[in-house]
Amino acid sequence: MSNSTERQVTDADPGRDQERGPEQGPVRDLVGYNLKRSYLVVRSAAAAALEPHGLRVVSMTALSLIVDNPDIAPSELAEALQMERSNIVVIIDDLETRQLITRTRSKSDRRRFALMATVRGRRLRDKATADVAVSEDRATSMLTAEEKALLLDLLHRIQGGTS
Amino acid sequence: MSNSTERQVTDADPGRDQERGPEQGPVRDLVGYNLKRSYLVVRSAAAAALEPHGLRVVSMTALSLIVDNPDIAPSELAEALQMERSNIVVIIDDLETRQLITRTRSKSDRRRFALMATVRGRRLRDKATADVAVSEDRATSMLTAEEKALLLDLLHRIQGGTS
DNA sequence: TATTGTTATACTCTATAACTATA
DNA sequence: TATAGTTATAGAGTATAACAATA
Repeated sequence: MSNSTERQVTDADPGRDQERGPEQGPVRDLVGYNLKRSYLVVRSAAAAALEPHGLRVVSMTALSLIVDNPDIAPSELAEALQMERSNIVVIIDDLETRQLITRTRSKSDRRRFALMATVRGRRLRDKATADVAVSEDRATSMLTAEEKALLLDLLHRIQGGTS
Repeated sequence: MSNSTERQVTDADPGRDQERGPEQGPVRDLVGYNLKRSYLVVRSAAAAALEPHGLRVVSMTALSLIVDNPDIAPSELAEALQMERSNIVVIIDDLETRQLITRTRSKSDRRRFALMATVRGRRLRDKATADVAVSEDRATSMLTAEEKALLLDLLHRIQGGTS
């Protein structure tokens, strides 16, 4: 801190402010670049909020979709979460082991499973999503409620495709 | 389409529209959930635009930062890209092997490397960022220019912290 | 002692292939 | 023949630990 030989720029390093980080240049105007960086900010806040519940972001999302879609099949869940069927298995296993969901064979098509949240699963989902919402409000506290609603609308439209 | 045995809901599956996907419930209002899904849409478009240039998203970003910050050090680059020093090495190796950047020892601190883009690197950066911008414009064609600028502003503010 | 670049390694996330049981 | 769930495995992406050179 109080060093007599203050750190100086003796090399070729003109105009780059060490406090505010390097120049970002054209990438600062790329949507993808900023979506990722914003996502990392919000995600770390959400992960911290979920950790006390023993949930990861993906398992919380899966649980929430199961709550809102009783008897959904694992393959449908995988498609909704945009991941492979094979990777959803371990997530479902974990949720079932913790008695947050039940996994029963479909009567009409015995290849499929029907997933359903237990009462405990529903309660955990409600608490977890509320906690994540609070953590997101903190992470986006520089936006007004109107701006946040507008952001969600813009993001929904990007996901919707060229409509 | 014109099937006499129309697909019906014979199991317990009330009200879920198979065309539009399952109900998303509360997670649809979570910023993080929508940031990630939007990012996946835009990222795949960007990756496709970069593939002909032999660049991945991360290496294009690294190259761009090196172009705009001559003599930046690998550790500074890692911090700017929010990744570990150890993981930046292979990216720099690749860019140097392809003669897009040079890596020379700093004279003032011989522990550090000074990274600088070559003419070829600068040209590739310019072409690659332009191509990515075009791919992003296609992926976000449902937004007006004003909405896209607003989106960038909102995302910048989220990254800026609680200011 | 601390820091930079580096290597090795582990851990997570995601993707592919193959199997089974059912259709 | 095709599909749902599953397992095993491979490939990315990311994180930690330790080391040599330098400060």
